[in-house]
Amino acid sequence: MKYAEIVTEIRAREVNNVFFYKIPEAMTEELMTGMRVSVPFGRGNRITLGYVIGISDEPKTSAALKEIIDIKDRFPVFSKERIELARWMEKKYYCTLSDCLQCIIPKITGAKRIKYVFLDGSEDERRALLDRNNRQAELLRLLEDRDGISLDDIRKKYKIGGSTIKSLEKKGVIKITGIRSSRDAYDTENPNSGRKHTPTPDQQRIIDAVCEDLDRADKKPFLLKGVTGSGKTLVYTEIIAEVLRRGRQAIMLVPEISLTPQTVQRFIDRFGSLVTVTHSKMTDGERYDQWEKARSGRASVMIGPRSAVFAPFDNLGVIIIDEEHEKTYKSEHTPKYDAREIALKLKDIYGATVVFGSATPSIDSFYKAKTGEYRLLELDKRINMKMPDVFSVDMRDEIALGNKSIFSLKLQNAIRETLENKKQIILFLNRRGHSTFVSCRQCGYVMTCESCSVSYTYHSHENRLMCHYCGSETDVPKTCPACGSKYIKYFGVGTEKIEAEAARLFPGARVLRMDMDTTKSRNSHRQILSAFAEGRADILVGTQMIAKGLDFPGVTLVGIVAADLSLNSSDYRAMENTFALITQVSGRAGRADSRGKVLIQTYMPENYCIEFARKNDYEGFYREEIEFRRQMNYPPFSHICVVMLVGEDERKVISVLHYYSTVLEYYARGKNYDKIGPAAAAVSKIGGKYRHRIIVRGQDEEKLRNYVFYCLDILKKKADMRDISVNVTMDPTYIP
DNA sequence: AGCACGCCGACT
DNA sequence: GTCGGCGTGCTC
Repeated sequence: MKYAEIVTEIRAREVNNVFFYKIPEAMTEELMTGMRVSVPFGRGNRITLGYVIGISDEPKTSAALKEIIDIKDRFPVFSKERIELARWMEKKYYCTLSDCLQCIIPKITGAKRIKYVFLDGSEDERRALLDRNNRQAELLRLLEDRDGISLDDIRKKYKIGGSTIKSLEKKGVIKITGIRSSRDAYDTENPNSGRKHTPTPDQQRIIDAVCEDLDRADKKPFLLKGVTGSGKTLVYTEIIAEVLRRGRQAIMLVPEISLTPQTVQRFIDRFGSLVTVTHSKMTDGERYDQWEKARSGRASVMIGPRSAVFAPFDNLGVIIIDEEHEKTYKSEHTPKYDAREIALKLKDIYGATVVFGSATPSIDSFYKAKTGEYRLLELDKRINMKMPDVFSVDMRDEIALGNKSIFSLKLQNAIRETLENKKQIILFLNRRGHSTFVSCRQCGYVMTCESCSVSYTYHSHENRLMCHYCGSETDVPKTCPACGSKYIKYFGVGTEKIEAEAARLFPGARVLRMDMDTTKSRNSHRQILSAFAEGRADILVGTQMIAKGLDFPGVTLVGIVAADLSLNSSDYRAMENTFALITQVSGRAGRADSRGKVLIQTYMPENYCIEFARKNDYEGFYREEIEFRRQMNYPPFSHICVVMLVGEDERKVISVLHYYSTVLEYYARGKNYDKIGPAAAAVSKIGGKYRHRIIVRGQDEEKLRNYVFYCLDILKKKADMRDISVNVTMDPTYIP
């Protein structure tokens, strides 16, 4: 008798255990580790999905064992290595094994089947109907020349109805069969076999350095620091080509937003149908097909955002993470994994080479490169491109001049001049909506979402107030809900206001806006970008999503409307984020022949972040910033762990968190941990649930994690945790 | 998580 | 008497 070690799909800490089940005799041949099965579970023996994470001869329990009901898969959906990865994630990210397993594989939908019509029966039978002049005969004639036609084509292309098909089927002269079909969102079968790019000596030097590493046993990750336009993509494709030549596979991670058709096309042109692409707007079925294409060996290169790091390759040669500094590589949902950390773990499991790339590496990564943990590679020359001229505009001077507009006179003049030269303009503001808060001028009351502790943002297109946290909407009140006065005023600027102001100040200009509100549908993203690329608009207003990877040769002016926005956030990473953002947005200006111009509007032009960004001096910024981190004992010199408790009963949340704080104190045992808080989270209420957090800081990440988690286990034993959920984030991208 | 079990009040 | 309310505890 053999026994299966099974984890149920239930994502609750209470059942985050391995359960043993008997394997029925008839299943012993078929059942393998990594398959999904259905099992009876709990007192009611309700049928539950389970993952087989091991098979053994001995059940390591004295409990009475139940039997597996049936097997869901024909092949294992998890390799042993993936199960090892999931177990590692479970410990690292403080979640259940089920959370991790489900995160690693896509929703398994099975392949789509398309119905095809084929000829059937004898030729004589068909001839008897052929001779006639009707729809049935027409369809038979069509089928004579072809090897099957899809039902969909018959209806739409040849306009032959279902009744015609049905009666022919009844007569036995045609048959309808479902054929497996892969939902390929990108056409990888027809690459453009255009000109081959030859690497420059600089690029070749980097390609060689990485490829030399492929066979080495002790691998160190690479950090490729390459300015915008220095040709990082060619370096990536050549490295991947070498990996494929050695019969191994490659994962290419990019931030969702740079997953543009142009980027993807470059990989398709190079590797054709060996490429598989995933992105967040795909349906479950499409995503499953891409995963299956990789698992079955039909694809060897997976391109996608964060989740693509889980591509099911078993001979992984390289993982490349472009725009390494991007926040999107860290998941905000359970498990709160970081794709960069997963990549490093895969390096250990598969002996894969890891390449991090960025024009503005994260301070953490650059510090690791400086201290020898990563190997630094640099590409500092732009190919066929000039750096733009960057100026900062002191907005305090504008106020002194009596200009209350959101556009400085310098920016207005530059826009006017650019429009006259028939060139294009990008205006960047990292905040959507029209006005960021609405308040009463008489009593100062601010319109606030009832279930979240944030002010409503006014959206002019809908003429409604919207909560950016829970998504709730409400009408703008005509009178103040607090004092009844009629003096309701709009404050704070978002992209909608910029769009409206640009249209007002420059009446002839055609203005486009790109932000979360205008890109909700599946193709809107592409539509806006191609409209701008084809010159159907003069000004593009947008948030983050226009900052990266876009190449518009017509753009010669970039205006950063409010650089201070991200600078003033209460986050220790504020400078780092702002520097990267300004550098990226600036990179949109003057890519081809004409020299571009960038104007940074700020109230603090002397701030070192703005100053170094203006001079395009990453090293200078790094030296200043790393000194600040060292003095403040912020990462990379320490690690920060945020424990947040969330619940509807605020008093209970606070009292449990205070208790947790005393547990932390008790078990610190003189070790060097410091606490900040307990305190209300930056947004203290979301969706009717109160959020309070405590920050714990320590030198060693592993020790800090063990300490925080151990104290949480104590808390769960000692305190009443019903209706309170725990949320833990290690080195968060922002402090909640 | 989700379900059975069990121990209380108020209904045909 | 018994129906159903939810608090408690267990799940191979």
